[in-house]
Amino acid sequence: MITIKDIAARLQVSPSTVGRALADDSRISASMKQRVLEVAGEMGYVANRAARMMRGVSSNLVGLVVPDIRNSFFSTMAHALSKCLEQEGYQLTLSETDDDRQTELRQIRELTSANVAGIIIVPSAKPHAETVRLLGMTPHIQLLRKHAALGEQWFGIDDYQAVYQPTRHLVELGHRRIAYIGSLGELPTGGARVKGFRDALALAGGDGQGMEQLGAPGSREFARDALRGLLAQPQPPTALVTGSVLHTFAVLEELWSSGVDVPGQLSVAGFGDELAFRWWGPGLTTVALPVSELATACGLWFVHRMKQKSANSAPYSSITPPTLIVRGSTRPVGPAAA
Amino acid sequence: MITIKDIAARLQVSPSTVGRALADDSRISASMKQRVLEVAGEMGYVANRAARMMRGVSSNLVGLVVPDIRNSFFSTMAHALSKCLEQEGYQLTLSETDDDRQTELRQIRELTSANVAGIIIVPSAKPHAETVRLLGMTPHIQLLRKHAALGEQWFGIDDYQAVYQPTRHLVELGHRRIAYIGSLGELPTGGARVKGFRDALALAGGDGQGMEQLGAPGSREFARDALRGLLAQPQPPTALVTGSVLHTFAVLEELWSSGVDVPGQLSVAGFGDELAFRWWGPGLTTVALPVSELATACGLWFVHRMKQKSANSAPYSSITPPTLIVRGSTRPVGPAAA
DNA sequence: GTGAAAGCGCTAACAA
DNA sequence: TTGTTAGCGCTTTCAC
Repeated sequence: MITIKDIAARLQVSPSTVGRALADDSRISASMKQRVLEVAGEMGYVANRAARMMRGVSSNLVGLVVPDIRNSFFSTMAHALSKCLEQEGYQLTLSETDDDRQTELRQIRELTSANVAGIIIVPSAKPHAETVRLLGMTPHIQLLRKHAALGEQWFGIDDYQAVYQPTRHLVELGHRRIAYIGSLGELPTGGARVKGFRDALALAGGDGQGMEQLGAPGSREFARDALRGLLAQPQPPTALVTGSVLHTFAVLEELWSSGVDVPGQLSVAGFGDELAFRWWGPGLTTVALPVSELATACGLWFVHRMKQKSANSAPYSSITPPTLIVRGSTRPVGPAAA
Repeated sequence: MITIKDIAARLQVSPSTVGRALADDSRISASMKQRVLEVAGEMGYVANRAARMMRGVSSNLVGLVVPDIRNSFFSTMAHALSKCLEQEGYQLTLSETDDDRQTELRQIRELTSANVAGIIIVPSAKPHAETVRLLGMTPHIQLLRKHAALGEQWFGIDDYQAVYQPTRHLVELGHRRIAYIGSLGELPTGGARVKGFRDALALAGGDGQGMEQLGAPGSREFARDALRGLLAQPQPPTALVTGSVLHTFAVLEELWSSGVDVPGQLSVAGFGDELAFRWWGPGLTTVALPVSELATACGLWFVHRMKQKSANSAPYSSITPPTLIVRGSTRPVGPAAA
């Protein structure tokens, strides 16, 4: 392994001169820089990252912290970010939290100890105080979900609209008993989505009857059980809105396997725009969310922020709006169901 | 940032004692280890990787190199590996190649210069010579795809069976004009799959007529075009087998949007076991591949290999068999199509 | 402009 | 069983 000492010896100068020349320090003469660069190239010098990092310089690692990479939301983001950061010489590391605050803390600890240049995180519902502290010491950006405690740089979708739009669509179709299966309100996104649901339902006036089923964001089981419970009621809902991709998948699976007639018996509006939603039953009415674009914007911003060395954590939020896609799974409330 | 010195000071012992206790050195008394661990946890101590690496210990980074993380095959693997490696204190880094050998080389360069502990790679069709050389210097395991040049440690599925089984299934249903849409033979997996197709088709004797359409593994466009071409023929196939997840998705999409009658007009057998395959049209007959299990096995093996410090690159291959799942998209060849 | 020297946090030889 | 000490390769004062 060639070190700056080797180069220094070869050039009969001190190691610090070489180090400075390599760092393009303004105090070093152009000719010296020239010679150093030449010899370095010739000897096949490669900077020792570990040593550099020990001196406080952060690595080229960027930590991506998500609940579960198998969720297409997050793998799409990972892809977009990877593309974006790679161009600038950053390496993406992957950490999964399972939406568990302890796991999240462990991961953040790992990342900070690895001296990452920054962290892009989809935070859990209630990050640990220690997590907050550690993130405070590292440049970081929140993705999708936002916690005030974790700073003011955030890239997300308009969660409110993402549920408001499909719900309003159903209300306009005449539905009054509308169910919502989604994430708990303790998640900031969960809260906004529930609010979107309620506000849209309020458009129906006094007739509107919301049936909310809120559970863990990653739990398919919860969604299936919630759906069964709803359908078993004496006055089951005539329409259903889901508030997360995983819940949508679970609901589609359950509806499919239990043979519920959609939209005859139940109108359904999903969340996210998976390819398969198109061919599910009559085609699923759903909200498309520009996840890839969002992640790219986040990556660009991150790079931009890293370039200006000064600790920049100026508040910045980007909210991307969703798009309602109407397919066959929603239709006007029928006389039978009315 | 808490260092071993802080712990040492708190415990009134020397830093080396703490270091040794943390490293579970046999010379340290159990009670001391106990106390150190306790205080370390309490103070939120996190080892400084950079410092450790400088002492020659390789990093705790493991590079995962895949074509595209959005492919559920690969995100499933990333998840399983992450879980597996995290327990042993490893951090997974993500690199995408787009199945391009130049990109692959760049990524491998990055990883080796970052001193990764090892690399788990789904190699591209024809890795660059430099890639081969660099991988030779780093512990690595091939996943899914296998190149002789990249060593003898490999975890994969039985590609041959994965296509042989569905094809035989179709032959047994009486189909004779069977098409195959899959990856090019230049990929080792692609070759085995094509062979599986041909061998199964041979069971039909002289009547069997294979129609092979081979293209880039990641190209949806190719698969759609290939399907259109097949259906436009004067004597279109009565059955279709796909040889990769992405091609399967593309085919399902195309069949769905062009309104082809499955299985009336065409029997279809897919590749992989996506949740959505169940509810596509009449339910897709497909081969389930134990991707998660495969990745876990690979992760365990990696950890095992790392533990025994000696450079161990003894050949090891693990081949996991697929399972055919018969649903509604395949049926005996009808009189109209015969 | 350049050199000398002091560490960064950790591990590992050498002492005790 | 534990303490002392010397670096790993680099950056960064402080001298000159």
